Amino acid sequence: MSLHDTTQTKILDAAEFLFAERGFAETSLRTITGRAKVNLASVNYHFGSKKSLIQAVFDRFLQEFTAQLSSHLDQLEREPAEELQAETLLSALIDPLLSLNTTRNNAVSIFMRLLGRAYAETQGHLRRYVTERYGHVLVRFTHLFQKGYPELSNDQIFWRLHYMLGSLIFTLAGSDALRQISEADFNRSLEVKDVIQEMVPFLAAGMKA
Amino acid sequence: MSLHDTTQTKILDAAEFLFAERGFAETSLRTITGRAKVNLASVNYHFGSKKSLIQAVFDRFLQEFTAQLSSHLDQLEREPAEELQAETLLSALIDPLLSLNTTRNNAVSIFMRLLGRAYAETQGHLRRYVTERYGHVLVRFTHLFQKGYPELSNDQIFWRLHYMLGSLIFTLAGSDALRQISEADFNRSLEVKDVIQEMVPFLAAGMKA
DNA sequence: GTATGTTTCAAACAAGTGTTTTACTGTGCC
DNA sequence: GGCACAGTAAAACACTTGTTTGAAACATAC
Repeated sequence: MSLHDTTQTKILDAAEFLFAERGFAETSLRTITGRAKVNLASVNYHFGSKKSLIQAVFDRFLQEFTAQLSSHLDQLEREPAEELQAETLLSALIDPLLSLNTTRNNAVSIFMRLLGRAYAETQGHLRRYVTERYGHVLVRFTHLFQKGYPELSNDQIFWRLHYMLGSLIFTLAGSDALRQISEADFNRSLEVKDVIQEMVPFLAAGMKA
Repeated sequence: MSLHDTTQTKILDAAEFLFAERGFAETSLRTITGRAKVNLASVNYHFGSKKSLIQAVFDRFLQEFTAQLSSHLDQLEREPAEELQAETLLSALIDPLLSLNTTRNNAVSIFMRLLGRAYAETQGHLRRYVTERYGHVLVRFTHLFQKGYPELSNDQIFWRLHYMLGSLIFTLAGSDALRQISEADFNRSLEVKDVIQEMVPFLAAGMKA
């Protein structure tokens, strides 16, 4: 049996779609197993619990994303400070996203919606889990910005990075709906790639402000 | 009995706090009525259903907010185009937020977290309810930006407005946690007011880019 | 004070949840 | 063939959910 047709990946595929679409609590295991066309008990058999399934969904996305981001950061950390323009740094974030989208359909939108939901879980374990496991990549990213823009104070960079993340997550999480509105109003068809590229000047100008 | 101690407002107060903190599905009516110190059945008696309670929570916030925003827009719509700088337009959005925060403690953070959750409900009724009932104010806001920045295309403005909303909602929704991190890392205590003001240069630069 | 309409209360209801159990199926190994 | 074992299947479990019920308490009017 191919790796892409195992029960585990069928569950993961169905779960990540439904979690992004409706949220974690609003998605029952019966809905997931129904969509994945597997038995209800197989979730607990393969993943242990619903909570662990949620973490597994995040892990599959974040491992692929942070691996790519990390190799971009490796490269940037060897560059001199004057090469670290906001646009260059942004592409270290954007390239892995675009690559995600070519691997799987609509992956960026799903990924960002999941991130938005994890972020909303202020008191939940999920946010802590994600930041503890993948937070170090964000720290490296922050240091590169400090190196590229020494005239900005550390907390200015801290906050502006979060403004940027807000724009990215918020816009890309809703990009499906927004693209439809945009096409209806302006008769201009947009790909996710275009939406992302369109954001770069906005974000870069803000970072340099 | 004072207006602020009625069963209905006690329920609304408890509900808006818990909805913002945990989400709609994750908050049971028993948790709400427990916190509000009222009987379980009173929610269905006064509001009809849980769904209607959620809408009522949004109405209370949005009525106060859009009323203030609307009067700002009335004033701006009488100004000549050259007065419509990004910073000026932003203050039409920010002033009502700050005024919300003086009326009730931490209201901005709660309000923004609720908005973020409503936005995440891509397929749910809530997002449709909010946009249908309060969307016209956003349209007026868009027109003012088009008037102030005629060199930008309509869909550029459309998208940048959403980038801006993303930053605002995302940052302010997490402002409690972010402020704690910021204080720990940089020994600088920040009020919500400071966080908002700090965003203005970033957002304005992006809009003008 | 009695009658009327409104609000509160405890209890119960049906439906849906995550999880566990138990039996069954297939597969590879000796 | 027989055996151990990973995976699947259906059913049941204990529990929580939103909602409804019917009686009690309260307020208001005449």
